[in-house]
Amino acid sequence: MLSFRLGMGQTEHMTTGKGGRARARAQITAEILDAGRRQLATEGAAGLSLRAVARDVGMVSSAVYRYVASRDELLTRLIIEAYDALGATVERAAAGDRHPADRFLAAARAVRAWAVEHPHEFLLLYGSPVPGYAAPADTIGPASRPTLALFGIVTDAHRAGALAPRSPSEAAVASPLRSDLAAVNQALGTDLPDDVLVAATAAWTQMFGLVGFELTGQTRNVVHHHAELFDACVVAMAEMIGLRADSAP
Amino acid sequence: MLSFRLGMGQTEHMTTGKGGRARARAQITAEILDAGRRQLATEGAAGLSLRAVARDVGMVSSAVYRYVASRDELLTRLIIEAYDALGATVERAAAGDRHPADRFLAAARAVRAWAVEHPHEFLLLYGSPVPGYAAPADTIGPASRPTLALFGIVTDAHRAGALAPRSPSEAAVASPLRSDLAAVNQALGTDLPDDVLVAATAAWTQMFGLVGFELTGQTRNVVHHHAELFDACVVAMAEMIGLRADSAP
DNA sequence: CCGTTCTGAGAGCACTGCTCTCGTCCGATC
DNA sequence: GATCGGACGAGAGCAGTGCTCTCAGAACGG
Repeated sequence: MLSFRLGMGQTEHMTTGKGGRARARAQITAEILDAGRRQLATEGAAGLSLRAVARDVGMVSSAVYRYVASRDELLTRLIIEAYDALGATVERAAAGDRHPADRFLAAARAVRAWAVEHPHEFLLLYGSPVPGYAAPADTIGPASRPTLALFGIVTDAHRAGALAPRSPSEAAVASPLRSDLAAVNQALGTDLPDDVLVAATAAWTQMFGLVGFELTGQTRNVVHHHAELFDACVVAMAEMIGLRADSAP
Repeated sequence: MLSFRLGMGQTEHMTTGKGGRARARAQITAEILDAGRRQLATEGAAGLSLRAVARDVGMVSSAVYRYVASRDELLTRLIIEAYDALGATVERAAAGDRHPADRFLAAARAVRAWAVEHPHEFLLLYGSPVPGYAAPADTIGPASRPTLALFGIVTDAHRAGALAPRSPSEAAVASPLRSDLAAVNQALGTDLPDDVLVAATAAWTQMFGLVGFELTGQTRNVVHHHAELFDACVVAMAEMIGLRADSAP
């Protein structure tokens, strides 16, 4: 059976005439990424096998290397896709001209919802890095989308004067940290007070930390109502930032 | 060279007489765990290779299976050791009869210090789970040590009446969550108010989330003074819990 | 002393990422 | 429209992995 099948090729992926090679290439690449995403969802990041992807799209393993330079590159592309997917979700949830506190809660819930729906992808983004893998520079752009969406809400609230004053004792910030916070302000194009930046960072890391704990089962057998706990924590953190649902617009 | 070496054995691991087989077995097991820990520290969790461990201790790979049932079991034993090491560190830092706010900051710093010193082990505990691996029940005991140490400080403060009242708007907690919080109280043997439990949970997850972000490089190129940022966040979270350095003992 | 148990070595299976060669086919160029 | 180069898929192969099985020798307990 495999003895004749002259040469190779069009076992399915036939170009079917026009469109040209480029179109076929794009299509097969998309198939490979799809298969990778599927396998990522079921097996997890470390279980992603290029050979299995090849089997999935009906090719021999070496042929996949025509489209993807290495397993790491495939991983990188999937990571970027995942960052973009999460980023888009959060941005959508954060949009609108509702009260910043509402937007913040909605964005946070979007993070958790996406994570629960795509646990392996979330852990690929925010869990342990894959062993020999170093994220290339292409990822840092998409990687900041979810974060920027969250901090953007705080920025909007600050500009609108809707941030309640924080407890005075949170004021002092160690001086070496101030340069970092200044850099964050510059990246955001704002001038948020130091204590707001610290509180927002705490809220950001709290959110992703709790979701990570939920996904990895750290709270197993103790917490059963994860959504409610998440909401309660996010609301508390939002208040710490100064986002109160009952404050001015 | 390898043609004669009659039979096997004492290529190094010779029992050297008495002590018996059990002693030799314990010693070799310890060597294997040591090698595993070393490899874990350098290669990371997913890169832990049983064959490399075997080479490290001067055995052939199949011989290691006399001492460790599988790679996963080796991983489990290393995980338990890591939880215990971190737990002991945090407990030590949390001990003493200083002000609860001081103890909390010290314990938090201990978490971060240990994590920075043992990044791969920390990520093994709190990062993505290894693909085909499911943590067995043996781990849940040691796994709760660091958490119990942190919550214990809050409990002590509450019993001593040293917890400042929280902002009144944090009060309402969704009813399904109350059962979870009640379970936590029972596990701790206390009756902390709901909002304190929520705040403590937020602080707990914030802490581990930020440390995880630092280790995985999420804050790379933005944050440079990780220790200072960590301190600032922890202090803010402690105040959210009601732990103020200037309150009653 | 002898038989049971324990132990390490070696071969082997199925799998992985990746490289190289080879024959074919497509498509742009002359 | 024929031709030549580049793209492509298949297959073999290398080095590595986890794990199993068999085998012979060593250690132990009776």
